Amino acid sequence: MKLTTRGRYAVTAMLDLALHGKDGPISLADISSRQDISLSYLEQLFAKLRRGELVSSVRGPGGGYRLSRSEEAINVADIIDAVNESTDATNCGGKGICQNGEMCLTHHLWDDLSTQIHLFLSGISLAQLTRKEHVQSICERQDGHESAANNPQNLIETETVNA
Amino acid sequence: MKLTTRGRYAVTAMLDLALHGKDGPISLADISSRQDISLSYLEQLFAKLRRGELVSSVRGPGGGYRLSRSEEAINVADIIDAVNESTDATNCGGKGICQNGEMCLTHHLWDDLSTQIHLFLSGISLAQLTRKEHVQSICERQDGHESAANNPQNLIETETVNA
DNA sequence: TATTTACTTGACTAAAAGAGTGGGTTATTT
DNA sequence: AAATAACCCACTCTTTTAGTCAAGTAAATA
Ligand code: FES
Ligand code: FES
Repeated sequence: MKLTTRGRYAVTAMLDLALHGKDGPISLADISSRQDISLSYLEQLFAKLRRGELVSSVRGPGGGYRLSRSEEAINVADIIDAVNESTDATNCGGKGICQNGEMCLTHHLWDDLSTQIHLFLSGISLAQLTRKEHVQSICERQDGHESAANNPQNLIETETVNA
Repeated sequence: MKLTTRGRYAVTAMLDLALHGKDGPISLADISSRQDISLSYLEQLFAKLRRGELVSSVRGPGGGYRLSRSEEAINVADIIDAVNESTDATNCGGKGICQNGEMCLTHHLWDDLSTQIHLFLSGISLAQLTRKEHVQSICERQDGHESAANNPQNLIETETVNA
């Protein structure tokens, strides 16, 4: 499998949407400033998320994106699949053909691993994430900074790291 | 996390070693022909595996590699760690600093995922893999081909692909 | 209807990582 | 000494990522 910044950004952005989108659509510019993700990059990601029918868009002033289903009905695996095109850990794409068209020694292992990862990620919904207390506290911190994102006063995270 | 051909090759090669290394060291040339992995590439991988103390080497004619511990004492996570340097799924290397030195919204999620993957992979030993019946049957097939690896008669994999 | 706001699309690029190659050196056996 | 196999190093080629840019489209408001 490949889990890269793309998938991580996508989940982060979707979670931001779940947290802030209670009343009305959220613009990508807002997400960009809160989550420190390049606006143009977000546009790319949301194009895929929209194709995957995870979000819907509202154009015009005051527009933005909203979740196209309830928070409960969107899980992390959905999001990663939408932007990444697979959480597959095999080399052969699950077909069992990576050694001259025949199955390699370790195919089943990677296949099992893929299943595990998918089970884990598909068992976590956006709703569950929003309920976690550490998510809520980080969310509050980000709402505080908002456009004061460049403020250096909050860079004292040493105790958090050494926990 | 990153799971690439490198990690997959390493596990495959180690499994080959476990399957064939009962009496005496196995040369990389043997593994190369059985598993269709470039010899030079195997050398790179085994340099790392040796540094990770998973295999020990015997030089000279009749030499090769053997497992440096019992099959039971080597698990898949060990192997991947040795060649890959981490099964970490976070962006921040587990430090919680990927948003301007502060923790991003989804840090805990990736951290949990890393733990899951590591638990799964470290629960599977080489010994367990060698006992699986599909591994044994693939192993026999490969022993059959052996140096007849270039034989074109086995390239008829169309039906397998279109399954 | 003109303007604003914001989403849409696609091409493009720099940098990194991955996969694989090649040449030469050292140790060991026969 | 000759053959064998590990060891080491540096290098290339390709793919993927992450991110940018610019031109365009649609909707809402004044
Ligand atoms: S990973 Fe599926 S055949 Fe090798
Ligand atoms: S992944 Fe650890 S802080 Fe973002």
